[in-house]
Amino acid sequence: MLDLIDRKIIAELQQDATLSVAQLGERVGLSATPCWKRVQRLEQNGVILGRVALVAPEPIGLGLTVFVAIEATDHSPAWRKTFADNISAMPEVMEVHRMAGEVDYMLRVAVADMTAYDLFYQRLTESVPLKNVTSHFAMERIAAKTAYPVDITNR
Amino acid sequence: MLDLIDRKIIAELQQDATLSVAQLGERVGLSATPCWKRVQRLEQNGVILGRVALVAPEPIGLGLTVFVAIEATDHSPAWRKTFADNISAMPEVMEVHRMAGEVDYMLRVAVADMTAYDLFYQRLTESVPLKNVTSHFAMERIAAKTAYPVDITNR
DNA sequence: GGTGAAAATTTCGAAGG
DNA sequence: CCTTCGAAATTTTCACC
Repeated sequence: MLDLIDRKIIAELQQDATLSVAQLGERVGLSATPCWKRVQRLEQNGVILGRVALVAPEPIGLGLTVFVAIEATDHSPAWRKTFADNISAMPEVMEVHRMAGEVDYMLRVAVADMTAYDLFYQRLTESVPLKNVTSHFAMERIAAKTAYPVDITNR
Repeated sequence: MLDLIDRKIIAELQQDATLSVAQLGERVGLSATPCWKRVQRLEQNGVILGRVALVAPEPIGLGLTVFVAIEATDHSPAWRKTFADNISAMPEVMEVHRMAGEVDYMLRVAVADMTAYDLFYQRLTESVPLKNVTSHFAMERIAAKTAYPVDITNR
């Protein structure tokens, strides 16, 4: 499905999406046209989801990251749907995962500061009944990347 | 520092980095040239960090997300440095945060499956002495975005 | 998968309000 | 700080090998 060259293309484009197909082809050992065709296919197959600009959170005033562990009150499909809809609509929520184990949901939230987090927290707890909410505050972002590793070892 | 138009530019480019300056200018109410200058400035000031392709984890065989909560054995700068260096070098680690509270570090890890996670876990626990490691497994990714909200409310 | 080339777009500076 | 103009440089994309 995804051969070595596809993986190389993905690796490059995850690092720099401004590469032209000519430059990209050069790096993966292909001329422009077949390279372009592969990129097209990867986009149409939903492997490449899009190209976006990555922005530093601090300059835009969103330097505080909080991980929020949530336990649900009930475990019905209806509750889950309501929760998912509500939570997804909140702008400060960057990630939502349904978890295995004690914690039912894990969120990653980006806010300006504690005051902003408290406002979020209040909206969160008002929107859906929750059994337990535990907030874990990040002091320092040591590393963060969007590029998945595509080494041959990952097959 | 960042006026309303800059914020609009950031919002657009976080959604779609393939926009030409002409299209971008149209959306934010500017002609191409000043729009281009603003984008240049945002890039030079480190607000825009780069443009990347976003890839779906499943097709490349990295469908399992794990949050790893770590407690450190000691809290010296030397330990932290060693830990940061080691952890940052591991390809499956997507995010590393130093935390406040009980948990000292929170990681987000992307792996193929449980087998791959176990291999990671072993490498992790071998690399640096750790007091406690708790793995939280994601069953379903309900939402994930890279675009920070840049509403006026975020100031 | 590769070549070549036409067509379309984009970048970025000049001139001016 | 913005606008329009414009030309050079790239890039996309296609027909054909």
